Amino acid sequence: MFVQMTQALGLPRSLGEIYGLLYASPRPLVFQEIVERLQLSKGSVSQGLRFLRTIGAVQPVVVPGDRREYFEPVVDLRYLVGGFLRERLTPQIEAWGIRSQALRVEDFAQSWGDVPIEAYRKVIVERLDKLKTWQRRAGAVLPMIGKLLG
Amino acid sequence: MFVQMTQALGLPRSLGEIYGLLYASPRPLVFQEIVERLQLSKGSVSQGLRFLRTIGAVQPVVVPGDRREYFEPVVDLRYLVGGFLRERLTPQIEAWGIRSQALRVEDFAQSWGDVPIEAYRKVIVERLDKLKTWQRRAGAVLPMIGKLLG
DNA sequence: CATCGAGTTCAAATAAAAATGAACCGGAAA
DNA sequence: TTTCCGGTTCATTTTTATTTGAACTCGATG
Repeated sequence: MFVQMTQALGLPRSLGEIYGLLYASPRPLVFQEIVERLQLSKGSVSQGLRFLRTIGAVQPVVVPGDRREYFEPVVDLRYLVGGFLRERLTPQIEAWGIRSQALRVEDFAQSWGDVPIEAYRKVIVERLDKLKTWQRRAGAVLPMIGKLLG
Repeated sequence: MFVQMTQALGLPRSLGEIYGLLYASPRPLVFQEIVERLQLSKGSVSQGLRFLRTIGAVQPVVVPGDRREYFEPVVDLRYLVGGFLRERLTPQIEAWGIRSQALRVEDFAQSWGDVPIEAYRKVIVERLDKLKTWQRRAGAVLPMIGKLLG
């Protein structure tokens, strides 16, 4: 199930495998155990855990007297989704904002055959505005999604 | 910008190119013009347009006396996002619901070393419940996102 | 201070996804 | 009825993304 979800979100399947394993485990797992149970390379698990940590899907757990790192899943949906949006979508939206502000009508001077330049200019102005509106709304709505799930 | 967005959503770049071209065009475009301007194969454009139509990102326009199909972008963000969620995420969420209902505690009998079976059973029951909760909430929230953008 | 264990990095190999293009379909025009 | 046009399908090729694994870092341990 978690693998399918990562696929739907355009993420590598190993992320789904790792998260799923932790989700089904009654106790935190160490790096090495994840490698063995999933038959993945150390590299994949290392990178996978790093990503899962940055989006807040997985938490390190310290076990006193053991220098290995333990991991457990974060099972708070709000937090999880929030992390994903924050890491993957919000940066995009922001980059969008910057780029759309920078676009000028003059940049769109290419030929569209029979369409007179003034008519084209009008369409472009409208669409650029729309783009900025989108960016604003998306920026406002994304943070709300997490709260709706809470 | 549209290409970047499709990448962030895990969709092929050609979708972004096609949508972006239509977005920058002051008039509807025919299939052939899309192929030429983007230097894509007919196959790619055909499939790309099909997908864009199913999520409602693009609309066919009929021009009387011309048997070719014309396309224009749907610039209503609400509709666009709604289509994407409906086509890509909602089916996943539903499949999830079905699978999580079918899961039984007994399916999780494998060994976790020192963890006593009763303790494990307890964790699994909790987590399966959580999964069902997630599924319900996601089902409730997804349709609202479109409205928030409206 | 050499060695070991735990984990990271990154170039190379592999697997997966997307694009291509040739064969095809169906309707309109010749 | 045959040809042509506009478009679709799908096996193959190409591109891109992911995984691997060997070399490495870093701190603890003998």
